[in-house]
Formats: sequence, C-alpha cells, structure tokens
Amino acid sequence: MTERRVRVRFAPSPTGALHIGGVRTALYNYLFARQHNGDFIFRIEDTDSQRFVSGAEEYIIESFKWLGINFDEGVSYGGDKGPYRQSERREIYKKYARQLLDEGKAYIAFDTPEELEAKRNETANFQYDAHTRMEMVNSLTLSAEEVERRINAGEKYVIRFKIEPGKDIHVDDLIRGDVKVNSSILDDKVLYKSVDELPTYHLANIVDDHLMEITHVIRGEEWLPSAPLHVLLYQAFGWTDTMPEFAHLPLLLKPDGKGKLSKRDGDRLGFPVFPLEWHDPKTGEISSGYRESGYLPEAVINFLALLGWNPGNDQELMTLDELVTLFNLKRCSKSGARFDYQKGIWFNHEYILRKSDEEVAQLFMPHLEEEGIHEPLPRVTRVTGLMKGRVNFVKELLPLCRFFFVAPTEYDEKTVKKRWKEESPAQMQELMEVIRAIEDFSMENQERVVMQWIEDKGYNTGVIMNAFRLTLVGQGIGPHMFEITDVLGKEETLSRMEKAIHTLR
RNA sequence: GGCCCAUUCGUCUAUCGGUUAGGACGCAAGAUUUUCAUUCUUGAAAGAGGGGUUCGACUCCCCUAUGGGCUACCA
Repeated sequence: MTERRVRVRFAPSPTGALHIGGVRTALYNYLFARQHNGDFIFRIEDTDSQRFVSGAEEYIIESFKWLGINFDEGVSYGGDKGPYRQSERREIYKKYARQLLDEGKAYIAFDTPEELEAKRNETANFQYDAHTRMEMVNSLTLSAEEVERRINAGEKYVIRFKIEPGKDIHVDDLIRGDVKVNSSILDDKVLYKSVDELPTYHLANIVDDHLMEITHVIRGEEWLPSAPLHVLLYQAFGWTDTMPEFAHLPLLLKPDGKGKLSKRDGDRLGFPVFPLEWHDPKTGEISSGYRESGYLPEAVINFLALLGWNPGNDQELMTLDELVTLFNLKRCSKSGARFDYQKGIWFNHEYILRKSDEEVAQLFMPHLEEEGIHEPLPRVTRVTGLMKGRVNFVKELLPLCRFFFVAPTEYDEKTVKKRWKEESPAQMQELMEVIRAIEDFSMENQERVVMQWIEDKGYNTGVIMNAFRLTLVGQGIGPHMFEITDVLGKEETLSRMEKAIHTLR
C-alpha cells in the first residue's frame, strides 16, 4: 500500500446539540490530522430525515469555532470532494447501491416495517439474515418479473446487504487490536431506506469515506459492533486497498450511576454537556453550554483530551499545539471514562491563572458592566491580577472584587462582631490622620508609615488591620491591605473610613 | 437473550514480568498570613474473584463476576 496523505473526518448527524463526547472525538481527529500534516474534514450525515433538527448544523460549526478546532474541508469550509452534506449526495449513493445489486451482493426487499415488527414479535431473536431471508418477501424469493411488477406499481422497497454466513471478519483496531466477529451473527443490513429514499449510515459512510479518501476512521466505541459490517462493505466494493484504519474510542460515562453520559446528566448534576448553550427548537428546552457557563475553551480542550488519553508522563496542562505533538492513538485507553466535571473546573482555574491579567480583565469587564460598574481597563486589570488566583470562573470575581469599585453600604455582621473592638473607632480616627499625612502614597511607603505608627503606639497589628479592612471592604475578605488602599487611593480610603466610623460607632 | 469491548485509589490515569504500585482532581490535617483566599507540606485512598504459565505476575492465558456498547428502513 502506498503512503497516503492522512485524511480524517468528523461527521456528526444534525439531530441536536453537539454532545461533549462528540467534541472529544472531533478533538482526537483534529490532533491526529494536525500531527500528521493531514486534512480534517467536516461532513454532515443527515441521512435521517426524521430526526433532522434545524439549526443543529450551524450550532456545531459555531461550537468548533469557539473551541478553536479548525477544519480544512467540508460543510462551510469548502473543498474539492464535496458536496459534504450527505443529503446532497443522493445520486452518488444510488449509483453504488445499484452496483451492489447488479453484482448480486445486495438485494431488494419489500417487507414493510410493520411486517418486520410483527415478525420480531412472533419469533424471538428474529434477524433478517441468511437463515431467514428465503422466508421473506424479496428479490431472492420473488421472480424477476414479480419484482419488476411491484416496483413499477410503486411499491416501496429497501436494499439489503447480502451477508455470507460463516466467515470470520477481522477488524484491526488501532486501539484495541484484532477484533474478530463471525459474519453469521450479522444481519442483512438495510443500505437504502424506502421511507425517505436515502441510504443508511452504513452505506453513506463507506461510500463517502472512500470517495473523500479518508485514511483513518476515529470514532466512538458505539461503532465497534458495526465495524465488521463496514469491512464487509469495503470488500464488496473492492476497496480493501484503501480501506481506512479504524480506531474506536472509549465512551464517556455518567459521573455517577450507570450508563454513558447523556444530556440529562448535565441538568441533573449541574454541569454542561454541550459546548454552547442549546435551545431545542422542538421542545423549547434550554441546555447550558460550557461557553455560557464561563469555561475557557482551552480548559475544555485540555480536560477532554485527558479523558481517555494521556501523554505517558505526569504532564496535565497542555495547549492545543502541545497536544498536537504529544497525541498518540496508541496511548488511548480502552475502557470508558467517567465524566468527572470537578477536574474540568480545576482546569478552568489553571487556565485563568495562566492568562494575563489583562486578558482575564477583558473577560471580566462585561460582568462589571452588567452590574452597572463602569471602570477603565487598567484599573480592572490591576484588581483582576490581585484576585484571579482565587476563582475557578471569571464570573466568580464579581463578589470578590466589587468592593474595589463600590464602597460598602453595609458591614458584615459577623466580621463586625469579631473585628470591631471598643477601641476601634478611636484607633481608626487616629489612623485616618496618619494616612492623611502621608505625602508619598505609594504602597511601600503607606505600609512603612502605618506599621511604624502601630509600633510606636504599641497597638496590636491584627486588631488595627482587621478593623481597617472592615472599614474599606465591609467584610473580612480581600488581598493585602495596602494593595487595597493603593487601588482605592487616599481620598476614597479616607472617605470609607469616615463613613465606617460613623456607621459602626 | 445474542454478539463485541473493557476491569489499578471515590474519579482521570502511570506501570509495557521483579516498583515502598507513581501523578492529578476531590477529600482531610498541618504550616504560613493583618482577614479571606492562595500557596506549601503531609495524610487517607487501588490492582474484581478464582485458576493457571513462570524462579517471580497488576502486567501473559483461561473461567467467573461486574461494567459498558451494539442488537432499527437512528446515527
């Protein structure tokens, strides 16, 4: 086999919001493509007309834009192997289905969904396969004339793949190794549907992957059972030489309980399962998104990358570019990963820490504006730098930073009880005079002068500082005192003290 | 039910036959601090069970159990 240019694809079905597991699958495909200087293709698999949801396609595209995962080809990206939307490729699939039919590798079946349903009810474990196909209504049991008559009469039919029983099919999986399945347990899968005259996933997928020259199929483990069928299809078409390599990723499981992660878990446990907020056009339901919840895309990427893969050492914080060089399918785990969103929160904290003060400030500004607090960026940047280490999300800065911008209107009761001593009003009055007299209001000088005053007077540092803090902050929180006074400035500091002394007494 | 995949601390995971089984999240304790938080240190915490193979098995094989997936004219 000749060395082919690596080409991988992410091919979601536009049936709703992009699931976080899908995001991880896309991420791994992206990392693999970039690492091999290959192409990453975005294909829309909209062959299920019943489940189509409008807006889903746009949502998916916007999600990847936000995450910084870029495609080279596909819907909205262009490319010379299109169209990339399966609903626009009907004629192509029709041709290949015809080919299988002509070669006797597929057949026409007239059994209606209702008839099949009835059959399944009366026969336990009924399967449409080599054992049962001769009892059914299809081109194998009907004469050629009868088949033609029915078709001409407008009768609906499906095209089924004729699977030869008793053969071992090997799927060579990059993550799991050799997976062997006997063809006898496979059913004659429908390749072409009668209801919407579109191919099923299986046919469309194989034809498109072949035509789009896909070299590696990296997808979720839920596809492993149908991989043998796909191998059989490649053989039937005579495309084994260029058949892509398979890699089936472990699934993302619920944080608690049983089963794989579902969109319900998000609302139930209070974390997003979608990259962006999603408004379901059918149910009107709104599901939270990582973006709207205040997660940084870098954090989401990093968190997801480590759910089912690791670089082989203790490194946990990696940028997208680092992931590109470090990623390796061989290091993907085989077992499902429970979705521990606690760690996702930690990643967000780490990425806030790593962003510059100004970047975080810029993200923080809208939150301030929303509260009617209008402050210049440099000042917000200064405050952000002081406080960003304490939060997991940018929005959490608001309650911690508000006092920098808005003077306290009330004083926390518990703090008052604990920190406002009988002598406090007098001491604060004194301190006001000390501060008023400071010419050089630099942080260093303030601290030097005030500490000197405390020492000269023989006061208790803790008592003074805590009371001082209460006057400026209104509660017992915040950074170093002189950081606060420095940001506030002399006038504001004095006015807050004055007010506190009068209010508290 | 059938078929396939999997199984190391609560969670994500390292270990490619010989280790005091390592790291991270979370949790707990302590230290530091003028508050709160950060930070730092420490701690508790794991090889599903049973058989083999081997001088030696978390690591290889088998069985059981458990978990997960698939079993549609859905992807």
